[in-house]
Amino acid sequence: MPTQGTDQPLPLSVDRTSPVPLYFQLAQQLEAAVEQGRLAPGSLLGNEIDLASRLGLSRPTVRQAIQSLVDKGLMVRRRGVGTQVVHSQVRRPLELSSLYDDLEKAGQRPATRVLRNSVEPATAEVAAELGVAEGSEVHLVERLRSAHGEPMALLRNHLPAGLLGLSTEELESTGLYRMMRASGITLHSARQSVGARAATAEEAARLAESEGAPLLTMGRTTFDDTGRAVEFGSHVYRASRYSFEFQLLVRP
Amino acid sequence: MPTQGTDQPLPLSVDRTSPVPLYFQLAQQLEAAVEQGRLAPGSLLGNEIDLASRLGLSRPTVRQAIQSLVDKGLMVRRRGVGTQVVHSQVRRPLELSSLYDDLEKAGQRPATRVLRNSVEPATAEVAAELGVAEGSEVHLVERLRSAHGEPMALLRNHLPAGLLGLSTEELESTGLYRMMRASGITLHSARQSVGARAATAEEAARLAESEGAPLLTMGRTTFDDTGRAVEFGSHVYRASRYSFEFQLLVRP
DNA sequence: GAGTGGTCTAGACCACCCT
DNA sequence: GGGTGGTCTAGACCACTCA
Repeated sequence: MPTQGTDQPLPLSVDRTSPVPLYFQLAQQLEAAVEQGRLAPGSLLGNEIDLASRLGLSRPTVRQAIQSLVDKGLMVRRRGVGTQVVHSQVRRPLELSSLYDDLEKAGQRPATRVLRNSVEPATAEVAAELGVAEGSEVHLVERLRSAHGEPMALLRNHLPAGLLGLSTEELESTGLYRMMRASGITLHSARQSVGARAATAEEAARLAESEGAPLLTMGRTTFDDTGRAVEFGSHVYRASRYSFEFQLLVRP
Repeated sequence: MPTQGTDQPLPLSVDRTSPVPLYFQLAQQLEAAVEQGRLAPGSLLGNEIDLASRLGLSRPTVRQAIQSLVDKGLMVRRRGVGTQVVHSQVRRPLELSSLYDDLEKAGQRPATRVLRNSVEPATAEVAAELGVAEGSEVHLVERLRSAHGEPMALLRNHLPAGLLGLSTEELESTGLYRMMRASGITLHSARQSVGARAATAEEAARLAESEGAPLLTMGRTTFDDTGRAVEFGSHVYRASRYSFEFQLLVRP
């Protein structure tokens, strides 16, 4: 039988004067309790009706809080049983992350050298991916991303012309996604393809690998919340120095 | 201004005698309307209160239906504006899929040859991944997966002993995930790592590649809904014949 | 100011699980 | 049969957007 939390009823409370939604306050407190181990993995949360009356909330509000944690993979509901804290490691269910942010989070100091920053006519492939006319003008940005002075990846991005100001200075000091978000673009979804291939002589030279060395490839088309394609990237990473790590949840 | 759907108010209805939840019926109909183009990308859905009264439902029920579509990335809500159908391609936000299912869905006929199906003492790495004691018994399964007679991947899986019956016949006729689901295991989440490396001589021979050819590698630990690790896989794919494709949504 | 989604309430009945 | 989550109702007020 799973442990109950009844030993110490877990100090929960909500502040009705706060602008933060009540369900969100509760969800935050529960998540913090899980992270700090005050809600043990496998333990039952206690039924929703009691929880609601204890907090002076309605049951739908409590359900909304719990549901958000279930969606994160942090808890599991079982009809007739109760809501349990999931055992073990669940972190992020995969974000639309940028290499820049990944490196920075890992404590590595990302550096970027812009190899090319120009406007070109769209090739057939780029036009199809971005949903613009073939031959229309698109931005082309090529960057070499390094960490600790070691080259990590060659990044090649196409963007619709005029979507965004793309100064070389800014491109060298931050990531592309940050620039897009900062200029008011709401990222919504992306189609990604991850594969591998052997390095060409030119790629090998840029990345300090040998010709034929295995490279990790990633193609990505990113859409904003109106469904417009805002970026098409074709990137290659040194397989010896980089891999994609992610957590994913089974859709219920 | 976005198109309104008022030209043809979209035939929606719910069946209260059905065991299918009302919100789910509505969500299905809306999703079908989007897929069939009867709800144009970018069009507004019409406000929730009208929709509810038109269907004889309460607003929370209608909201629940719409919310499920927002979670799928099919629609976007804007306060003060309305709910819009997202433009363009959004399919699945990445499932915990198996190579077997992927190949079958793509119309390729997957075939499996079991190279090894044994019980072994857990190495330190396997023990750590599966959360069992080092040296305790674990299943080891090695398979060669082909499509159209061409080898595609070498699959190496470790499973806790006694979790599941693993007959070689069954392993050759279906996928591992199907076998797990069929025996009552509820998959919940997985940690994955995708990289690349050069093929060893042995791998090259098995996969009809040359030694040193680039291979796509995938490591995965899968957990059930109690948080128990149910599988640890170390797989290599021919980069010339396989890549990972997926769609992902930005968490709001 | 009118219209929209965001949040919240106080109930209700049902389906499922366990013993 | 007792307890749980799953679904549903008919309202309410607020925050935001846009004209």
